[in-house]
Amino acid sequence: MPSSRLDEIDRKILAELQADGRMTNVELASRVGISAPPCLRRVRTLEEQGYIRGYHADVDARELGFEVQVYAMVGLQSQAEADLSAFEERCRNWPLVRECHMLNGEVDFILKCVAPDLSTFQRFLTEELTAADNVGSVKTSLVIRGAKDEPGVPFDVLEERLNRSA
Amino acid sequence: MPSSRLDEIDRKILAELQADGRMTNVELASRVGISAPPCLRRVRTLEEQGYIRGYHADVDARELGFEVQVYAMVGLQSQAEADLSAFEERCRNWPLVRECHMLNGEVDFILKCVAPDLSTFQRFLTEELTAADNVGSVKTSLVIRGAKDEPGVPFDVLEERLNRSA
DNA sequence: GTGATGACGAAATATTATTGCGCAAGCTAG
DNA sequence: CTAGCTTGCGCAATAATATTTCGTCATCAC
Repeated sequence: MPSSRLDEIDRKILAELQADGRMTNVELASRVGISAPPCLRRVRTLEEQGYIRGYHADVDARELGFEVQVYAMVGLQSQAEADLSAFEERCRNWPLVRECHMLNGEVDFILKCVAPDLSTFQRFLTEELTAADNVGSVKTSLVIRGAKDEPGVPFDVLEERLNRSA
Repeated sequence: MPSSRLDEIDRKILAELQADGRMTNVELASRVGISAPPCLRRVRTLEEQGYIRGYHADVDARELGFEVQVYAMVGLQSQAEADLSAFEERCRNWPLVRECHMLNGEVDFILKCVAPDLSTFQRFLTEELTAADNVGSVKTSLVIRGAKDEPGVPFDVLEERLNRSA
């Protein structure tokens, strides 16, 4: 089992690759202040240890014709673990559902959905989601516009925190 | 102005890079069935035209100590455009807020937040978010667990749709 | 001390990215 | 129908990167 705690260089690597996942290893190495070979070794290790789950191009959904984005709040009738899992599995199989998170509070799940147009979404909503087994309530909200969309880790907060405890 | 409609190869490129943003151009070219140089030219064009907004490593926030993820539903007191914009700008400056989307319906905004622990989030919630100018109501829900998290475009749906209209 | 361990970096090699052409297909005007 | 233009492909050469190899140094346990 690897010791696995990260040093400052590892954190810099993660921050840089989160900001630009296609940066060359040479550029990355120079930014974090070491030479290319150890830098690449660190990246591989971070990938293997799961700190980096993958790399993805950020594709503009609207440009591709997915004009509609919706958040759906879903309440189930039964919250037994088997029923929760079953619903999660169904979400994984619905391509229009891009995210599904289980929440505490009045609502059981929040879903982020996309669709080419409203009628496609409405059809999905009425024929699939609302109609699905064990689904009690569904409340949807259209996304009017996005103001910030930077999933990931706020590395500046992380560094502050480490400096304080140091 | 570029003609800008995408052909099947472009869509395949986008799908592949969305799935693996660090794929080499050689590998990508072979997957989409053309040679490397035109493939690279297409990628550059897609970037320039905004179909690809960027590339990002998907970093595991929990592994880095951000144990808490929260959705916050925010209602404002005034929905005048200037006030909406002001709130959005504030969200962009809060590092714990990773996403901010304006919604229709009862709630004005949904925010996705992360924090190292509950007390850090509570402090942010009470001292920053709830206390901010023009903020009326805030309801928060902790993410218990994530079941699906694949932001992006469902290219299979897109292809189906194009085949139908063809 | 001294041998084991881990990580670095220079140098060599293997892969990729990128550039520079030439060619062919599709279009258009005459 | 055909010259001339446009667009996009791919080969081949070149420039950059990635990756491997290996020698060195610091640390640490004994």
